[in-house]
Amino acid sequence: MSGDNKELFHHYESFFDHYPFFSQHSGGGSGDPQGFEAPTIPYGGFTEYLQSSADYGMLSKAFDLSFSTKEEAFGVPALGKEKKLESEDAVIAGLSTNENSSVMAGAGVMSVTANSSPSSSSVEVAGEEDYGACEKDRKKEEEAGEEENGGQKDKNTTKQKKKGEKRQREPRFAFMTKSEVDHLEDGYRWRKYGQKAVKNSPYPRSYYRCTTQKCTVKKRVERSNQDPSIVITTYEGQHTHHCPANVRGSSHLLASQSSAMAMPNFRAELFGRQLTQLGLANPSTSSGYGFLQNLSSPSQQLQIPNYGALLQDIMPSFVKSSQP
DNA sequence: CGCTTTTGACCAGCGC
DNA sequence: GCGCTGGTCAAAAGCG
Repeated sequence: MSGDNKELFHHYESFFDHYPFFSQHSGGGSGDPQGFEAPTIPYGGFTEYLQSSADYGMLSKAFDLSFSTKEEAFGVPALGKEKKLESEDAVIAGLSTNENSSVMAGAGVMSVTANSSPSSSSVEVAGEEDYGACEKDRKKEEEAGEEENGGQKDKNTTKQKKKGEKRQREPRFAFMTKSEVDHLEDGYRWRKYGQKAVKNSPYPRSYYRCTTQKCTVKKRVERSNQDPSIVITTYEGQHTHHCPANVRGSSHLLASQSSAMAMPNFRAELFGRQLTQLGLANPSTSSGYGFLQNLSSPSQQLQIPNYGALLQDIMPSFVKSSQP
């Protein structure tokens, strides 16, 4: 996997080239052969910048992937018959050293199309033009059909709508997480709506949907065939609401994590270790953690001390700017 | 009782 | 056209 790590690293380099605020030490510290320094993320963390950037195409270039497949990007071999990484997909790989819980790490590659333009509700707009609209229309129709037919859903109608429109997906973001639990708590509430066996893998893939009304975000959770301790979570879509961390079932989460979160630079350490595992950072030097220290600075702290916050740090774009 | 999970069926897309 | 696979639906079961 070391070779793959290098791959990831190279893409990081590429990213730094395009985004100077992610400064990169030319020489690096002793013991920091790869020369990473704390990136100067303007605000809101890594992807907030990405989200706010006016040029996602540029980002796409920055992360112009040589990975031809998700497996390659992850550094894990075939997980079923996944084909090419779609252009709008983003892959963020991470590994947690936590024993039984879920931590995400930000390290990896991204490729986002202009569909994900940073203008408000950008992804939603993109979605409304294609797959998102298709699904929304279906839902509306179904709801209308329920009213009209007394709960009887007209399958044919919805299917006809689907025909002729090539189904397109919203941008997807994948995380690799080392965890014993499959479904990682990220602060949002999810309802499982399906599970499928994955080809060439003894581990099934689970499908979840955000339970919040009108939020169409979905996620897939599967275990790596090669390393069962690694959970691959793929998010699709953009949350249209705040992270409901205070909802039922979150209190225990907060409690269970409070000790860890109380640690200074908790996330920095985690991320640092994760990056280290990925060969992206060197824990023996401060610069190795530099990338993460920024994330754990007070101004970067999010209001919700859980993994949802982590997710939002990594991908704040999941939380729409315009809140109800 | 309301919500979530399970699970078999169904459909669309793709490759051969 | 056919078979395979990923993704989704929806009824039933489970749970608090």
